[in-house]
Amino acid sequence: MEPIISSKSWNHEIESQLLKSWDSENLYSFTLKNNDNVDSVFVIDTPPPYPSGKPWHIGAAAHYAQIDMIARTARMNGHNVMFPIGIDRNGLPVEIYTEKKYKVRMRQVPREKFLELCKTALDDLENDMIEIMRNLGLSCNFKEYYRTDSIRFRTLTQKTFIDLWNEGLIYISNRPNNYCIDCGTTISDAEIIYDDLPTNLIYMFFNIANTNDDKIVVASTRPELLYACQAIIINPKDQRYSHLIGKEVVLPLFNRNVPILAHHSAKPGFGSGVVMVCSYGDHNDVQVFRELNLKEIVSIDENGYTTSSAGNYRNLKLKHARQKIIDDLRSEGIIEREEKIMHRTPICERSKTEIEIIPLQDYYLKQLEYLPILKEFSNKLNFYPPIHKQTLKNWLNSVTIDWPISRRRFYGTEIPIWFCQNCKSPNLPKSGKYYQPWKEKPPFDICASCGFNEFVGEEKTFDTWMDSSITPLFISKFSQGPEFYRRTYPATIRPQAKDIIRTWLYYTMLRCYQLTGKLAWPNVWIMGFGVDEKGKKMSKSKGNVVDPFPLIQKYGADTFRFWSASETNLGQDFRCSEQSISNSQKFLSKLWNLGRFLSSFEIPKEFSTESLKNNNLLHTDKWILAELDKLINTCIKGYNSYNFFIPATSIRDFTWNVFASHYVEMIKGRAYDNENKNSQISSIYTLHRCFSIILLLAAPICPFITEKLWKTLYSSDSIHNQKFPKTNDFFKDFEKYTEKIVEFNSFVWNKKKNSINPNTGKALSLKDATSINVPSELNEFEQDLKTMHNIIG
RNA sequence: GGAGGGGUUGUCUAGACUGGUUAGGAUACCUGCCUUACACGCAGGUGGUCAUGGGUUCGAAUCCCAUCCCCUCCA
Repeated sequence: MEPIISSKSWNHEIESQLLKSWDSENLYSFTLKNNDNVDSVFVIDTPPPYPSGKPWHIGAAAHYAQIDMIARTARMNGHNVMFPIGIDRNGLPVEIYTEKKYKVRMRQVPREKFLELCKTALDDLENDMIEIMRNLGLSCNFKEYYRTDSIRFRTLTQKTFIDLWNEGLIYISNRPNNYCIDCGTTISDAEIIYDDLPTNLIYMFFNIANTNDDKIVVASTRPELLYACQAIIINPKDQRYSHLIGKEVVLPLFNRNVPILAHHSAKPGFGSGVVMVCSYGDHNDVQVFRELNLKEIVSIDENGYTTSSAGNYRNLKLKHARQKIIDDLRSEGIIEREEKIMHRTPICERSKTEIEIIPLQDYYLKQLEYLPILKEFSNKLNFYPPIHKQTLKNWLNSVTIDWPISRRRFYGTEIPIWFCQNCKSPNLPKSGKYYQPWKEKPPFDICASCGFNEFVGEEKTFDTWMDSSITPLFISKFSQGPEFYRRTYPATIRPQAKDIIRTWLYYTMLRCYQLTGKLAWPNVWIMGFGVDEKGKKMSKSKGNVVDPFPLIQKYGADTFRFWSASETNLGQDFRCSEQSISNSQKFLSKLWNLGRFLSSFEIPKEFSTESLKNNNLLHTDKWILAELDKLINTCIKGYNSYNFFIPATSIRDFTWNVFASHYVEMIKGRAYDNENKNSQISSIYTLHRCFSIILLLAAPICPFITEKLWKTLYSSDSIHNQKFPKTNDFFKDFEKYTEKIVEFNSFVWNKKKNSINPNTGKALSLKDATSINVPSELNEFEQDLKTMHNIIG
C-alpha cells in the first residue's frame, strides 16, 4: 500500500496552516462550565511579558513555550484551562527605551507628548512579542489579551490603592530613600543591584576641637559629603581611639564642630577605623543617623546637585563638587593619603547608575507587619523545582522597610490623589474609575478636611510592580464578576522567571493577601535564564544576544519548542545556540518519517484495547507494548512535575532508540507479509498503538507535528482535544527482554560489519544473509529476529 | 561577610536524595553503508584519574570532612 504521507521531511510551513485552523476551531478558548470550580479549572497566572527592547530575549521565548506546555499538560489531564495573556506596559524600562529611541529627556518634553512616544514604542515592541508568541503556537487566549496600561487595568490598580489607603495600609512619609538621579525617582530596595566598583578611599586629618594640634585620621569614600557630616564614629571596642569618645572634631574646609561618638558599625579593620557619618553616604549612614538621633542635613537635590548646605560648593553636580572638595583638601594638606579600593556600590537596576540616598516625600505600602504571615505562606507554597523557595525565603528575611510605591515618572498608573490647596490634606476619589490627577479636575468639589475648593493633583505614578502584582486578581475579574472571581481565584499556578522572585512573586503574595486574605496560588513554577552557548548571560554590550525570531522562522516552532524542552532542566539556566536548536530538528524528522512509514498500513478495526488481554498478539508486539507502558509512566510523572525535560528526552529515546531501531526493524517482515494475516495484523495494530501514544505524549511539547500526524492517521478531531493515555500493564513481564534484544541486534550488526561478502569483497550489508544462533532466552522472538537479520540455517 | 547552586570525555548533559556489574545519552570527530519510513538516515568506532585531597564502606561520581574554581542571591 502506498503511504498517505509522501513527503520525506516535516515541512514546518504547515505550522501556519494549523494555527489558522486552531483559530477557526476556537480550540483553546476558555469558558466557565456550570460545574466548574477552583479545583476543576486550571488557572495560569501568566506573566505579562515586558517589552523592554529588541530583540525579545530567546530565553523568554523558550519560557513562554514551556508555559504553554503547562497549559497543554493541564488540558490533557482533563482540566478546563484558563490561560490568559497580557502585556506589561508600565514603568521605567520603557521610558528609558523611549528616551534612547527618540533622543528625548522625559522632563524636557510635555508630559502628554512623552506618553504618546512611549505608547508608540510599546506598540512596536509589543507586536514583535505577540508575533513570536503566536508563531510558537501558544494556546493562550489571544483574543482577550490585555495590557497593564489599559483603562481597565489601571482602574483596578487605582481601586486597590484606594481600598488599601482607606484601610490605613498606605501612608505618606518624608524619609531618606534610594534615589536614582538618572531616572529622577525614588526606587525600592528590590530594584537595586550591587556591583564592586573601584573608588578612592581618602584618608583625611581632622583636628580635635579645643586642643592644640591633636589630629585624627578619618577615611571616607565620600569626602564630597563632608558638609553633611554630623558625627564621627568609632567602634567602642577599638582601643586606639576610645579616649576620644565624647570629644569633638573640626570639619576641614567647613570649620564646623561635630561630636565623636561610639557606634558598633565602625569597623576597626576598614580604613583608619574612624568613620564620618553624613546624610547620606550609604544605608549605614541612615541607620546611624536614626540610632544616634542626629539631625539630617539635606545634601543633594533631586537633580543630583549640591544644596545650599554645601556653602561654597553649592549648586554643583555631585561629581564636580567631589573634585573641587578633594582639590581643596589636597591643597590645604588635609589629605594624608589615598587608597584605591573596590567598593560594593548600590546601582539602579534600570539605568545602571549609582544610587544616592536623599530624603523625599513618598508613598509607602505597609509590608513589615505582613512578613510573618507571608513566611507561613511561603512554607505552604509548592515550588517547581523546590530549590528556588530559598530565594523567596532569603528575601522575606531581608525586607526591612515598608515598600515605597511612588515614582517620579510619567509612564505609569497615576496615584489617584488630589491635595487641598488650603490644608494640604490628601483627598481620594471613589474607586471604579481611572483618574489622572496631573491633568484632570478632581471628581469632588470640596476638601473633606477643611471644605476648601481648590486642589492640586498628584503628579507621581506607581511603581510598576503595583500593577503587575495584581495579575491574579485582574484575570479573575476581581471586583467585576463575583461568580467568575469565586471560581477562578486563587489561580492554580504562577509560572515565572527566577530573577523576579523578590519582586513579582513577593509583591503578588503581599498584595493579594492584603486584598483577599488568601494566597494567590498554591504552586509556583520557576524557570532559569537562557544564557549564551558558553554559559554567559546575554547582554547587548557583550554582543552575545540571540534573536529567537529568525531561528523560529528557519527551524519552525516545534523544533524550537522541542529544543526548549529537551535542553533545559527544570529551573536551571540553559544554553542557547543555533547548533543545539538545529539538532532538535532531527527528532521531528524521525517522527515524521515514522509517520510516513505507518501511513502505509491501515489500522486494523478488529482490535480494541479489550482484546489486548487476549493472546492475539505476538511476543515482539507484547514486548514493545510493555516498553510503551514504561514510557507512559515516565512521561506522566514528568508532566505532573511540569518538568518537560523528562517527557522530551524519554520520548525521543523510546521512539528513536527502541521503537524505530529495534521494534520496527523486527516486525517489518510481518507488516509487509500479506500471506499471514494474523501476525500481520498483530504487528500493524501494535505499530499504530505505539505511534498514536507517542503522538499523544509529545503533543504538549510539539503541538504542530503531532496534530498533523494525528489528523492524517487517526482522527479528524484535534489531538489537542484528547487526554493523556493510560497504562494497562498487561505485558509487564516482557520488560526484561529489552536489554537482551538490543544486545543481540547489536551483536549481529557488529558481526556483519566485520564479515566480508565473498562476492563483493566488502563488509556484509545489513540485508545480506548470515547464519547466527538466536540465543535461547530470545526464543520467543526467534522468527522476527531471523527475518530482521536475514538469518539462514 | 552570609545563603544557595554547580564543577562528569573536544563541547553540552543524565545519573547523586535512595552507594553496587562495563558512568548512560546528545553533539562533534573517524570508518563503512542509499538496507522496501528516514543520508535530516543506518551500523560500528575513538574519546572520561566523574575538580583536588582525605575519610566512611567489602564497594563511592553518589555519603562525610577539607581545599580550589565557577555561577546566583542577600548584607
